[in-house]
Amino acid sequence: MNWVFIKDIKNYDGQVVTLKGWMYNLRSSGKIWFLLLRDGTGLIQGIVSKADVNDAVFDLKNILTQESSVIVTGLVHADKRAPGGFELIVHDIEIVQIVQDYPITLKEHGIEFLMDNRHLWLRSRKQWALLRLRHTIYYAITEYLNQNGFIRFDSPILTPNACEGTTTLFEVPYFDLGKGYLSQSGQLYLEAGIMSLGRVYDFGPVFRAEKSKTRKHLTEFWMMDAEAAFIDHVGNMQLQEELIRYVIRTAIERCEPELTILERDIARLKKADAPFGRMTHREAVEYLRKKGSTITDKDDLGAQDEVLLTENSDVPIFIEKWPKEVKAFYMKRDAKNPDLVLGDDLIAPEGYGEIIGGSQREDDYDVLLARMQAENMPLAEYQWFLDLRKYGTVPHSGFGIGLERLTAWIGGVQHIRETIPFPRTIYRLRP
RNA sequence: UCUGGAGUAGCUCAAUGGUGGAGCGGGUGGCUGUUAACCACUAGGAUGGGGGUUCGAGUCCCUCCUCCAGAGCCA
Repeated sequence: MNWVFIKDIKNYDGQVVTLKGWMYNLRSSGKIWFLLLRDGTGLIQGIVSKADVNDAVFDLKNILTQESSVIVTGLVHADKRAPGGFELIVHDIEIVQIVQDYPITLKEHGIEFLMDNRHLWLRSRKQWALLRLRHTIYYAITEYLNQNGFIRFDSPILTPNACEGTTTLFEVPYFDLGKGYLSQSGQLYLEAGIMSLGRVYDFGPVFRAEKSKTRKHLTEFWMMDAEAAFIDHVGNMQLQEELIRYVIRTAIERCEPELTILERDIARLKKADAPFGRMTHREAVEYLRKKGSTITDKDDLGAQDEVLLTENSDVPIFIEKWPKEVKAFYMKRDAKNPDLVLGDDLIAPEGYGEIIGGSQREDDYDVLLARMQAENMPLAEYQWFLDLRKYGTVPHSGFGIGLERLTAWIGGVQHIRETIPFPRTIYRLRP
């Protein structure tokens, strides 16, 4: 038996091979029938002709059903009529299991039904493509970081308190120590990591107990945080831009079939691999007010503002130098204007919203302490964080990328919930 | 939490206040190049729960539940 994967089938033209997988669909036409087989690596059409096989194999058309698992042997053969260019002239089919009543048909379904059957929906073509794209994006991010001197540094998921006192945390009982919380970002720990390793990143699940209910939010999502010593605000944005452009290029290069299945406008995506836009928060506010927004120079961007800002842009846009009131305590003040902090948000085009949040960090002990006191933070819990400014402080910067938002934008899908295998939202904890 | 919308066959949807239908999926049969194949036949229903109006309610009213879209917060 010469077991091969469908993705490699072009290398076996004219040879007899064995494929192992699942029935995606079956079409019958009397003395000939067609099976669409998937094996995780791709999809191929098999032809079963009464002239080529014995009756026992031919009659399987009467019992094979969608998602039945099978082992198929046949001759690989190039044919223009076949989707993918190659098809399999079937010689033999070994049944692993005949499926009864698979719930998801090839017709349209509602989102509630699909989410209830997420464990099966994952097998559908679009979901398959999206999960492969997610994998490639995940891989490209770490590939870029590894090539640029970043060391993977796994920050803890169970933490004693909020990283940024603003958002709501999931609470868990923690033995005799009271309550623990699920991390909403590993960033503060990364700041400790760079003082040892210079450049570090983490990549893992983070948790937000906010009752957000939009196509851009999940309660559990995967975030990559990177942090680098001796990198300032400008260098930080440069790093983010290079990384995102690398991811775009890699996705287009390695995932063209997946992007095609997703009906992504690849030409438009290619245009995003160009110098990103840059505006200060103040410039953005002026621009938005001219367009009719009610935003003020003390406000964060609303969803409509993000759309207005990027509607005429092919590339993502950095919004930098934010009023300190709307950003986290650890961001460094702008030396030229103490009301501003050296933070940057990267807004994706086409209405996908913020895909990166980053900043240069406050590295002065006294300034940071004053800022934390002003926000009534529990100083004892953060003494270790203040220590980093006491023992060899250096200018440093970092940023976080939301994997699902980035995948949603690059894949061109409307809702973030399809970009993670099992999404968690306020109203969905299962399957 | 707020605003808007929707719950009818396993799924996706129809049905002027007057006998609840179709497509897909299931079953049976037909077809040698199908592309979410097609054709014929067939089985399949407390119309989300409760209450009300009416001779009569899937349809109108009240209420509860569930889901969807958007907002705020954020990645």
